[in-house]
Amino acid sequence: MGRAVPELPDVEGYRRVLAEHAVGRRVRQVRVTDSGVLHGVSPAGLDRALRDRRFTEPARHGKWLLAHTDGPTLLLHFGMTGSLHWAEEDQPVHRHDRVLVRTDGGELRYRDMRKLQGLRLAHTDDEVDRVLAELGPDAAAVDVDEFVDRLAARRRAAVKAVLTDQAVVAGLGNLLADEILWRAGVHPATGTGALDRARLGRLHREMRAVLARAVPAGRVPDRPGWLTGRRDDPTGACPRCGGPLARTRLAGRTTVWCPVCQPE
DNA sequence: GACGGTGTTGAGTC
DNA sequence: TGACTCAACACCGT
Repeated sequence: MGRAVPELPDVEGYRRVLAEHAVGRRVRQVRVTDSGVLHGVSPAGLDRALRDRRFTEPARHGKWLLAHTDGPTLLLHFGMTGSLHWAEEDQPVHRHDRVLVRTDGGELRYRDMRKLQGLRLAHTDDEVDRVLAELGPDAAAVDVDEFVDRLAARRRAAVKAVLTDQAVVAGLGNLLADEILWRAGVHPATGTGALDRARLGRLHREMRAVLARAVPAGRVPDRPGWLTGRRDDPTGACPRCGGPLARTRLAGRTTVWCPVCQPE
């Protein structure tokens, strides 16, 4: 665990860490071992804001985790390498544990090797909204009509780039986008304008299906029959047709697809 | 020891 | 408008 790049299902898993362990607990102390992960707040300010506050039901939007309390809200983003762990205080601290939130019954640990994103603090609902302002609807919640409308509005762009654009729908990363496109039989470089409503609807259906399986697992599973898991094998074969997979760089990311199942 | 690859996000350029 | 590069960062394999 903690290996995969965090996408919506992973962050949902971290939300469950909060929901199962932190809700109802009172913050005793916040320790920051690397202030490079804090944005807009100092280590002392974070401790001051959260100390004696009680965690309430957490939420998630896209790849953002919202750790609500009976005071301010801590917003966490996991970048490429972040994770969230619940530990007993005497458990050894990992070298990449950057923020430790000690409560009256265990410790919440924000771990991140590369500090590409990090933590923000919001004192009001308005401040929370401001952080999330540029995001589209959550990928696990958006209905088919809105999904189709939002993709269709970006008709000239490659569908892979649109799916991973957090302003269109929030939560999909590189692995999920490739998995969804592969399942839907859509070539990743296709302009969304070239996709009719039926194809866009198919993308929505596959997105929901992939998320329905990945969210309970807390990750994009690399089980047989999924594209994920074959993608790191240079001689990987398509789980559907057995043919060789293709790989290229699209929108700045490694993109894997099947030339047979996903024709141009 | 240097370098390229890894992929999220935002800034900047064409 | 979209495609592109770079920079942030740390680690790994070559």
